[in-house]
Amino acid sequence: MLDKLEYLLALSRERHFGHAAEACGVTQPTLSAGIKQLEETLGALLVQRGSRFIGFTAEGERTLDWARRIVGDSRAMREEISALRHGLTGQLRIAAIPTALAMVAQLTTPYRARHPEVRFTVLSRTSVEILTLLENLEIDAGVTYLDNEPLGRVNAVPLYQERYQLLTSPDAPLGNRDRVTWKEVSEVPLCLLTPDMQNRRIIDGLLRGAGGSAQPTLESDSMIVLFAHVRTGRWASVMPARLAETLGLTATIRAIPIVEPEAVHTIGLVVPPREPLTPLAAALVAEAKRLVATTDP
Amino acid sequence: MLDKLEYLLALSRERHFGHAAEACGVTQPTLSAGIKQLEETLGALLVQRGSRFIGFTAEGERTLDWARRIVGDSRAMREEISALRHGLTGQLRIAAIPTALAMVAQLTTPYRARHPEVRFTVLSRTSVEILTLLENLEIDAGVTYLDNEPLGRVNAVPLYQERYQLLTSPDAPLGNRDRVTWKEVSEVPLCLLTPDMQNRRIIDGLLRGAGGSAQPTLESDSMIVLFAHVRTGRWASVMPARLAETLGLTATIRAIPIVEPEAVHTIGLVVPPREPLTPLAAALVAEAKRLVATTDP
DNA sequence: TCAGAACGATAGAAATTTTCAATCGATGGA
DNA sequence: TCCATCGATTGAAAATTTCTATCGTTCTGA
Repeated sequence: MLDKLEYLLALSRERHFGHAAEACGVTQPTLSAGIKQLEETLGALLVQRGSRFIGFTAEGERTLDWARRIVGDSRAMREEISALRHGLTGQLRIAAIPTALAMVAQLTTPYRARHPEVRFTVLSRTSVEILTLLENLEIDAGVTYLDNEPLGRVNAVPLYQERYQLLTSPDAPLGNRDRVTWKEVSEVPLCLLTPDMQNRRIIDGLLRGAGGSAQPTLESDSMIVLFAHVRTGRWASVMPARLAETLGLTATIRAIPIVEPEAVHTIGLVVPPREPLTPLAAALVAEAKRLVATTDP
Repeated sequence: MLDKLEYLLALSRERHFGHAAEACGVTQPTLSAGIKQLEETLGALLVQRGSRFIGFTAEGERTLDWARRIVGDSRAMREEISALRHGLTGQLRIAAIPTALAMVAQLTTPYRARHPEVRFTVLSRTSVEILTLLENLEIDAGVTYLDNEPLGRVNAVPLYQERYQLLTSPDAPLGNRDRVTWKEVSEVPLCLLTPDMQNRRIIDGLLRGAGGSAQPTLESDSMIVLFAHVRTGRWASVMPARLAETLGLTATIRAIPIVEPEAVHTIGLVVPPREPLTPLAAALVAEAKRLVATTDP
């Protein structure tokens, strides 16, 4: 029965019987039969059948909610019992928005010192994707914006405040300034994240609010790409202050605070709203709290 | 896997492999193998093995916690999906302390009017047993004391206040009084519940507090037995006021309030601390809230 | 309009798992 | 010491699950 619920979860992720089957490591007929059996035991159609996958019925959506919960709990059980005997082991899957990727190391490093047997997977994802992945039990935790856009059902631990700086060469226009306004930034050609990223939407909003508009010369979904360009001294970008520090400022780049308004957004750790958490996730939350306790005051 | 967790729950109830197997409708080797398989997948011993069942290991106890939760959720899922299509159906299992048994009708009657397809099982149990049954998913709800003794992990809805009266013949000593004290009651031979009942312990406490002690001429675990004796006009008892009213006072019995102190205990509906509840249990909670809303103000 | 591809359902054979009856070994009480 | 009880073990039978192969629909694009 538990495996059938896993099938249902896979189907909701993939929206395709064949792909879901592959994700579960079974053949498509097996998954089809599993779903059908689930429908029979529950006495209700769960999937809208057409010539292909259409969607779930109302009963299917409710069952999905339960499946997430039950499957999540059964994994947490396995993890917890294993942790009782062998300490924390296994895979901890984290997804972070690109601007927060660098700070993940500040969580994983002390985590690993405490629990050397844990292996990490860190994915770069948009804030929207992170919430979906969390819902579907595909990651254990995320690092994303806590304010701004709707967050959905998660538990959150604030980590730090994101403030924005113009990264540019000292020789470029504005390069000699101590601070610049968003209005001024809006007139510079920038390297920015793609518009599906929340950071980009935030910056777009700030630029529009200053009466300008974003004119990105270059877009990417990778901060490395943006930073590499800025580092040549021939491009400019807007980045969170912490990120710029982490990546390392050189003689070719200056980081200039952007004011009017001095925008601030909160980044935090998000975990499923399950109680209790899996031991792996709980340890990450503990690490996050430790981190803010040592840096904040 | 889910069925193995059911085996584990049965084993914790029965504390006996053979009985647990019978309760699950399988043979003893099947249950033994199921438990063993659970131990293998979790990688830990769950049951302390001697020549017979001894108890659970620490890992076993944690697994039991999870099993209760997971099995409970999977039942709730089935129930909820069934309710979406056919309305509320199935069995609602309630246990109540003897002094509250009569009031259960005030919950089940409006419940049945609303959901005619639901069948009820109402058991008479001690307050301690009710909590165990709730824990082990053997009942859906209980009616018991909310104050006084430790309640454990449950959600509670207060139903009413229990106040105590002396039930006795008008001809008996104290039979002509408008009120009596606990001190006075302590000198009368009484019909009382057995000492495993919390109501009895409460009354014992009140009598001791008044400097007396209980001298029951007759003990029973059934209120019907007590009431039948009182009704002959030749015995006396102490009962909650509501119960006495429900059972019906006749010319042969007077119900006399007992004061000094005027003791009050809260009776309430208790359900598992699961969120969300099963639809059957949720409907009972709704009924309970409706009941107090119409009687209290 | 039609060929081809994609999708999910179905059928039947094969493999795996589950279950049970029978029995064993150990333990504890009479 | 004997006997009853308990849980583990074994091997055969039964049930189930899974897979391969294939079918019928429904789109897509020429």
